[in-house]
Amino acid sequence: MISTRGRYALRVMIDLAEQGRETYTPLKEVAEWQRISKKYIEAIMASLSKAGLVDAVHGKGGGYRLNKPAEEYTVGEILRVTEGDLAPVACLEHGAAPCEYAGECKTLPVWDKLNLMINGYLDGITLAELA
Amino acid sequence: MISTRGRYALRVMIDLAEQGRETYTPLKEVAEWQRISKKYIEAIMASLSKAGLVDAVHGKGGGYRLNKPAEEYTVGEILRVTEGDLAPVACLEHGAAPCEYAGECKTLPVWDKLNLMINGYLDGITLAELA
DNA sequence: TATTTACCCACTGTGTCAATAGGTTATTAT
DNA sequence: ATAATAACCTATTGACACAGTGGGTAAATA
Repeated sequence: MISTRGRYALRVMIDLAEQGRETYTPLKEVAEWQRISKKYIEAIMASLSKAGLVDAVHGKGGGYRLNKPAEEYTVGEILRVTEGDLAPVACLEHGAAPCEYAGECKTLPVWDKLNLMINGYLDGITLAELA
Repeated sequence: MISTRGRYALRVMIDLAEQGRETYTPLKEVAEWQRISKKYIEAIMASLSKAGLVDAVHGKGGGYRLNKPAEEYTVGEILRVTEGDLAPVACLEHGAAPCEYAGECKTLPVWDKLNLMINGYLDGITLAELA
């Protein structure tokens, strides 16, 4: 299940895409447009900024801005940064302990394909298509 | 994310499918095969039993049994019973409050298609294929 | 009658989510 | 220089679900 964290991040990124790459957009505005607590968005943007997806400038006239053209962001990449992982089951999460019984597990192939499907679908959508 | 509840349920159902529809299989055995706490499985089976997916008999020689041929169970139906819902976002959950801004939401189509994909994929796999 | 098994209810520890709060640092407009 | 603006950082909170445990009751059979 994708939490508000990832869903908000996607909505904010769409907003930034619509503002263009010339101006910096302060969170105050984004928060109003999206009707999301500014404080909460701050925490989310910290992840996106740390991951290099957005560029930030302090002070008056500052704010956030996309780091590359909207066409080059995929929904999957944005969600993975904010959610940590998109794996549908714990044993497929990045950094999960290798399962001792993976070889004999009859359900693993189901989860494996589901995982590929989900990531593949979300990696096939760009920000530009949503803005 | 699919929790242990749903994953265990699926594994138990595969076990029951392998035992055939003639015999009743006690949870004691299933718990040992699957290395899962018997008590925990009890709670899961209660859901499956209440939903009519399995048949139960008390006492010596009793246990659980599939209610129909393994070909007629889909992975999706088993998971929906035990997990409650397979929706990837809260606003698409069964019984969720209708979103006031659904009409203008640019991300909703993404979640909608993802939801259809996930459910469609899991409804396309039968127990018989896994046993 | 004893044994086995499903069934029921309550409880608990752990962890994550979704925020909130209060402050500090950096940058710019005046 | 100073005030205003905005990102950044750390800590804390309440609510909730998950994963499992424990103890007992009811039903069926050997």
